[in-house]
Amino acid sequence: MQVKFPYSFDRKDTTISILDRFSTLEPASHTGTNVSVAGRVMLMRPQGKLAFARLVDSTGSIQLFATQDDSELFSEFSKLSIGDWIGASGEVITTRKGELSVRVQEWVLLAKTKRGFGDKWKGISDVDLKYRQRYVDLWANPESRSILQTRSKTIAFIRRYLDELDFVEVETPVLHPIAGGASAKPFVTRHNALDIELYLRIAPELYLKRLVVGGFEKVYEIARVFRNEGMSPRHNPEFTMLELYQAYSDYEDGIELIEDLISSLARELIGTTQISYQGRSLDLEPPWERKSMCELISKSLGEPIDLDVEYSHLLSLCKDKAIEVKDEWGPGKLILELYEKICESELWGPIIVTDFPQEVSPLARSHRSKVGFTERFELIIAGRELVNAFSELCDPVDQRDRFQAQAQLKETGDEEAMAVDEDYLRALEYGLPPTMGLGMGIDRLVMLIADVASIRQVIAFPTLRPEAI
RNA sequence: GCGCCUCUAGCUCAACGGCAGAGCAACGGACUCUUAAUCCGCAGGUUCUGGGUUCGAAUCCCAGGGGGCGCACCA
Repeated sequence: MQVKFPYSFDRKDTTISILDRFSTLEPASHTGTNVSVAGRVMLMRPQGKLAFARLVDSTGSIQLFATQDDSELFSEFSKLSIGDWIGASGEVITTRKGELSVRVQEWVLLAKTKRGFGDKWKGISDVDLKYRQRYVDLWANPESRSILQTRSKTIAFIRRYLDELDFVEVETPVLHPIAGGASAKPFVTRHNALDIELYLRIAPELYLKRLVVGGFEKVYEIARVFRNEGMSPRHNPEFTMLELYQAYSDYEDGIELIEDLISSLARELIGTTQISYQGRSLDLEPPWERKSMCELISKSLGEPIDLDVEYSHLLSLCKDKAIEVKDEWGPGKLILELYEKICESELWGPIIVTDFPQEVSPLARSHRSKVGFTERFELIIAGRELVNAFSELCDPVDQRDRFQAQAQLKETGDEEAMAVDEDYLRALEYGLPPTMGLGMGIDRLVMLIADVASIRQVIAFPTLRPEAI
């Protein structure tokens, strides 16, 4: 006797395990092996006193074969809709045409669907609909589910990799009294009992370095961060960053670590370091090309560019490139703008761009030999900034000066400039050892590994304008 | 925020100034080996919304809304 909508179902077998065990049967075989499977009916082909259904679970799918002779509930079975959840048990067989199937002896309806799952062949492709009703997209378009599985594997790999290097995974506050650690506009929220405004974090950086001060020599956090900025195929208002900090190390160590992490990840998930992204090839085998920011600009412009070039000349170069210059910008900012305007879009990578001007790197340690620069690098892969890292600024006096320069920018209207964080300065006064810090956009990394063009594809529920229902 | 494109049945799409259609899904039926099964039948619409032009608008124009892409900002 069939019970509808039971509270549980004893699923003993996944579809993939059945496929693995019985992949080489002749047509019209009987195995004598009984299995019980559960999942969603995604195709139903009733044929008189026979019915064929495709049962899909999270591991794959298998055909269900039912006949009137075997099952007193045959007629109900043959009326199942696409999308219904069922549990079924019976013998593993192959049909006359050789299709591996479960010959249904017993089955139970676990949940009924009242809505359609889109076009049988094309699924759903309306981008808005896909993300508003992700639960439909994930069934109708198996590729969508596969991409999220790749995301899960990527993050699991990163954890395994860092754990093996004795990194400690930590969690730091999401609600910040001062939004620091990056240049970005924060979301503002409010704590009623404390009667204060709080900011959703734009980066975990300053808290992680406090932990290094506190004695954690290798820490990381896989951190959801929030930036109140425009959206695009490469930007979601909330996204996930990996940030890691390693004491006694500098940015050269960071380059080595990230080269090994990303190339190992590609080997593990794709099977090779020779990958392609959106039709263009990428060689992720280390070592990667390294160029300083000024080298890149100099090459593009065909003249030597450095911080000792006359300010007025940098200004005229910016003007030539239609860069809107603000009065308070110094030469370092002009150099960064030139790089971003004329070099960055030409880079495909992987390439390590090193030595950013100090003026635009308020948390990075001054370069040991290049005056006015910092020991900072960004990693460009597939034309996108994937990693930002540096030898951390440890000197509380220097850090206070940098914060104050940022605070001045904020006063002149730069909404993304940093504020002075007195507690962070106090932490530095207790002593931060030489430390390498590195941040990586996880969503963009997954885009690269899964070879997809839009960040929304790698986020289960990307931010959308609320629907008027 | 600005520019360009787009919105038609539950889904995927046609019709592009002259009766709003197809395939799939749904619904009813036939069928004992299907593979996007096939066949018969039936039903399904504020053509995103509002205004305008026109004898006549899904189609042209204006405004608004949703979405996409590009620019800007960033990871």
